Amino acid sequence: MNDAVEALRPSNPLINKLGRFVSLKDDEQDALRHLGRNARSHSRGSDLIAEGDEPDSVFLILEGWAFRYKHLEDGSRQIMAYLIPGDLCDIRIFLYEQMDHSIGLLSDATVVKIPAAEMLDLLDRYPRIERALLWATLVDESTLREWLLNVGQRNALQKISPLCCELCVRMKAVNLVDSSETFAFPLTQTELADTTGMTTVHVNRCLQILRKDGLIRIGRGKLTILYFDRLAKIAGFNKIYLHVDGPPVEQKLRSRFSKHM
Amino acid sequence: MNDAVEALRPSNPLINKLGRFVSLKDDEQDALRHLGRNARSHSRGSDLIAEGDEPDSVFLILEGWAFRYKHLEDGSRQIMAYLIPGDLCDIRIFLYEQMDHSIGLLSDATVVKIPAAEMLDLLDRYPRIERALLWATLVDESTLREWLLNVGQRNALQKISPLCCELCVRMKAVNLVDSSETFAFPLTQTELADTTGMTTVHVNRCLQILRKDGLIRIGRGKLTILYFDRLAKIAGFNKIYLHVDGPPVEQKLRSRFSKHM
DNA sequence: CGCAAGTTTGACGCTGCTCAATCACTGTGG
DNA sequence: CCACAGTGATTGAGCAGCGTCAAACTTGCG
Repeated sequence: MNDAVEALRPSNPLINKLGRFVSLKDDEQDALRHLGRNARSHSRGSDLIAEGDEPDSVFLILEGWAFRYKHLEDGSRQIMAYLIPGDLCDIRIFLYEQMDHSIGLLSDATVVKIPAAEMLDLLDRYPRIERALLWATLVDESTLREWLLNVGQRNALQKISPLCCELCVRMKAVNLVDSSETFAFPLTQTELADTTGMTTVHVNRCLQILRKDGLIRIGRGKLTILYFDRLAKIAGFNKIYLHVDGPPVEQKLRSRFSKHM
Repeated sequence: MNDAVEALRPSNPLINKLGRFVSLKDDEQDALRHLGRNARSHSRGSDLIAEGDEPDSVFLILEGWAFRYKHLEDGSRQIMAYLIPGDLCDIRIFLYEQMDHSIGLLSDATVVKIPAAEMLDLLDRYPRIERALLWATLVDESTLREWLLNVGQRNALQKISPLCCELCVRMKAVNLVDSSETFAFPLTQTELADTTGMTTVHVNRCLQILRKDGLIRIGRGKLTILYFDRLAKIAGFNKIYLHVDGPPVEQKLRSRFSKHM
């Protein structure tokens, strides 16, 4: 992918995402676009990094989906996050001596591997980008807490439906939901099961209920949410935890905060 | 609590904790001890901060236990972290406009409320403290992921036992486990239930098994782990996620890393 | 066409939940 | 010193939500 192609790209998902938190100036947008110059295609099923590896780079998803997961000795797997276009895996990932989880690809994907040094340079040069990225990290943490709440306290239907709501909201934030509330959804029922701590059989039965109730349409790698409000209601979904309105207005964030976010 | 008293205190749990990550110089130790000058007693059952509140300070636990939790409309509660002496709630907590969870006290506790400005000054002045604190934050995130794994994938016995192992390891790190492997454990079975996503009845039955098998002794606010290795084995507990050996050796951490951790 | 991956269905049963009662311990006031 | 209340632990009986196992079906693809 060369610079000419980049320039043509209507928008970069990272710019879409961070643009909601801070208004990015031209040079900042250029810097983000520039990150994509080393984008590479990876195929579905491969790991970007695996448990036990020593991390030295940060990954940025430009196209496709990745997910964070952990295996248990008995072969079971817990999925702990989905990364969609515009998402970075933890920007401090290279501080671990050893990964305690893996990051795999759910679909074919375009990913940028950003060496630690380059990432640090970017953060140093563009404090507003740094601020936005670190804010995004805080939101990721919130999301993890919400997942724990779902898995720990809710019944089967209420485990699946908030996930649909969340992913819809997040995909919207990067302009990847079309006018009919449909978006790419590469999870198989196996992934839904490993995310919610259920079996695929039971996931299947729950999806049938949601479909029968006319709330969603799912299949062929796409999800359509037919009645978001009704789904959100049975899901007990409240998007506060996504802090979608972004961090405090910039003025409130004295610049010294940024490096501590 | 005045400075004279502070000086007498044999050790401060925060110093114990951070001292495992970086070797603290005298002035750094003093700065940490100095934080405790405004310590206040709080009584069990009160919240340090509640969902919806606008945070403006960071809390440091000196004595007693706190916990992070979230309520659901139906009254159920998910506990998402325990904070023991030496733990700080998220040092970036004041960046949220609104808390999306609460922090409550499990026991009477001595807590320092550190205003954002003071916290930021400390981090600015002592980069090594900053580095250690931000490292601790990374570990907290790892822990949350491990909890999700436990709650999502494991059976009842395997949900409770790793929690015992984890808390033992963490209490040891701040010198709060005595020679007979006994430590303060103020959780009731209700809290164990709300942590693991089980009912108190079933928690009770599992504890009986662990007791009958001679693995633990629990009650009266104390927990004794009689055979750590055996318990860890049935728990599937692997302390890697606690990254107890701390961050990469300091040399490896170029100083510029610190402000981005 | 044939295989692989993913989805769906059915029968059955276990793990962990519900409801409700009882017990144990501690602190309090008379 | 005892009655009493409150909190937490324990027990039992019954049951349901979700898991297990296994087979069939559907879809996409080389």
